[in-house]
Amino acid sequence: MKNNITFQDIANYTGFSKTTISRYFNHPESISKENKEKISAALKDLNYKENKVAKILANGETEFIGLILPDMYNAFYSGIAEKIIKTYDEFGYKFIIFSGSDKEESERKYIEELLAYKIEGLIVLSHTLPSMDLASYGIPVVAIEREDRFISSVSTDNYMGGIQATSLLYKRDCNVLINLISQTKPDVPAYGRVQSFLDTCREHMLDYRIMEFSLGRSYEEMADSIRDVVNRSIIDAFPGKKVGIFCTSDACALIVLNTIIRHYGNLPEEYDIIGFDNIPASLESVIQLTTVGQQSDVIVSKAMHLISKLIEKKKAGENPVKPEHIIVPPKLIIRETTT
Amino acid sequence: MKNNITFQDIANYTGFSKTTISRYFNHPESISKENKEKISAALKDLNYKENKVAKILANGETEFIGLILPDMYNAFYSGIAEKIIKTYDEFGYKFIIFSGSDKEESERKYIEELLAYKIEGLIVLSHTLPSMDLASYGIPVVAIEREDRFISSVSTDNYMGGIQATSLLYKRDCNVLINLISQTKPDVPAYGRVQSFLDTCREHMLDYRIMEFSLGRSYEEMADSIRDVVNRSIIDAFPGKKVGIFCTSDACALIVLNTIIRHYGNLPEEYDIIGFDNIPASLESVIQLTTVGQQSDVIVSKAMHLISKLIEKKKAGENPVKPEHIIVPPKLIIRETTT
DNA sequence: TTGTAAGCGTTATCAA
DNA sequence: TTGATAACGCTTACAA
Repeated sequence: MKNNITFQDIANYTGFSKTTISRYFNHPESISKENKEKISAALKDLNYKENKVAKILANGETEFIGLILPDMYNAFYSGIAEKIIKTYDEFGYKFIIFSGSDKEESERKYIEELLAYKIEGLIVLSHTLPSMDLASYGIPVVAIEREDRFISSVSTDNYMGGIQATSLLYKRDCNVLINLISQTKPDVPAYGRVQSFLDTCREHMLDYRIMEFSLGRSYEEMADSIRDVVNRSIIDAFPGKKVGIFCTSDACALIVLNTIIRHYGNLPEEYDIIGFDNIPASLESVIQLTTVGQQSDVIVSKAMHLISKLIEKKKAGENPVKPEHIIVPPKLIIRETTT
Repeated sequence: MKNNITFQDIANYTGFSKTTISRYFNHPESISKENKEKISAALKDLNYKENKVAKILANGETEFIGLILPDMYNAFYSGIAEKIIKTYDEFGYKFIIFSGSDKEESERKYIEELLAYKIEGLIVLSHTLPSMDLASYGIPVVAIEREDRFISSVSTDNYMGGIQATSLLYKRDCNVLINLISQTKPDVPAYGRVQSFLDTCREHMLDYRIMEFSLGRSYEEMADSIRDVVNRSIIDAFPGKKVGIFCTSDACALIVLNTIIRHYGNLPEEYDIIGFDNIPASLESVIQLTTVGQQSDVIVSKAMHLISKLIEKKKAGENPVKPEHIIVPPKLIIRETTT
């Protein structure tokens, strides 16, 4: 049995032309019911398998979207990736994924490769290339939680998240508020968390500190840096005071939490801890973490609708419009580290 | 400026035929240095971008591999996925990823879709379809840590891992050994963990129990089920005895650990806990988890070499050979839950 | 070392 | 409602 059946084979088998076979798939309404059944039977008889590569070449629609992630170790990213991939059932797009391109050069190479496969759009979570460069490729691009000046984007309302976290610490009578962050540039959405922390602290005339840790080149390096900050600058540094620690991510907050527990044997009442993201692990720790949750299902849904719209517009020949920035509100989730 | 430059355009520009342009890319040795430079210049002048879709249609090589995962929440899977994607730099394959197809029907649909894109091979971690079905698609398939009777595979030596874990508990003078598992069929590699637990316990005439929890439909359901087992059947169930708990995964072990810590305020000396996988979180817990580590970098490397080989063989027209099963030894990592 | 021409498996245009 | 025929952009004999 021939293993690669084409429209021509079906045409020969049924006596139609291959044009009619193509129409059976793309414009079935223009074929008589009777002939439709004939073709349908032939398809089964010969065990036809569609060839999208040929289809793409002919009509230009790949149904591919490129996806570029910073990494997949971070549960926030792999959670987003999982949800994006799952939109296949609703949107039909397939995703070609690249991850971990921290060098501009290699990220450009990845994009060239994606372009060679005629992706219809690109979703970017990595921070490697400036949005101006991404915009220059001339395909629809949607950024998620990254610098987005020249491209459309979906991001959490980081500023509001920072207010929620800081206000909670303030209401819980913390005397010293610490914002524990990695270095963040002002054009990144996450900077809103710092900005609102500062604004809120100043508004209420609170005693606050910004402390920085380094991301390092691996999880372990980051963890070491955070432990170091906690042991050197937080523990025993504020005797008699209640300390509220707002961490830039759950990953960071969990390390802070564990470091404190290892020091005291438990989480003393004089410490409050809040994370950001609401990754699954924030629920798995010994003491469940209070966190500002990113609604990643909403983010993904908005991002997919947005990129679909951009792709449709491009197909319709519309000129690239002004970038659209969608903001998703965060959800403060109060658990045991602020109780 | 024309935005879609083809070989024909380069040919017109340089005065060569498009065949020569093609050769510039695929058989550069057959072109004079001088003409190579001419073509190279034209490519830049016209800003040529390659079109792999057309290339695929002409030569049949997509450089696509399909990847099917059970999910990406489990850090073991997302870790494997990350490492597989990163092999792009070494192997050049691009990956079209599907995830979370727990129904046979939808997994078949995913595979049909992958086939329509002319993937050259398939890597499967999901347990949804029996290997017989996967083998029937007639493309190279490599399974990772799943039932693999009719397809090639790479798996951890689960039996050895079970021996390592059980022996450690035995050496540490545990009086009662518990193997905490989810329901596992004998044809799945992970069954080896149970088998060796049983064999080792019987060999040393130890007091042992197998306890089952249910995976549920989400992380939370699984966690509830595990907590339930721990609270009802482990804590206070063996007074005066030292209890060794060998969990089927780190995810499970971490929940056990946290449940015990929440009960006692710490991890009492009469409990030893061992996990399996060595996911990053096993290092992040308050008390670091002893675990049987899967060498996922080795697994991925072996899997990629294996599937490349299968793809090459298929191209060379060789008949499908007997499935090849590669076993990767685990690494016992002793940390604080057995100290 | 280069060119001609046929082909890969679809879709799109026009005509009937 | 159907069919010829020409794309789509590249590769690959075969010929020169």
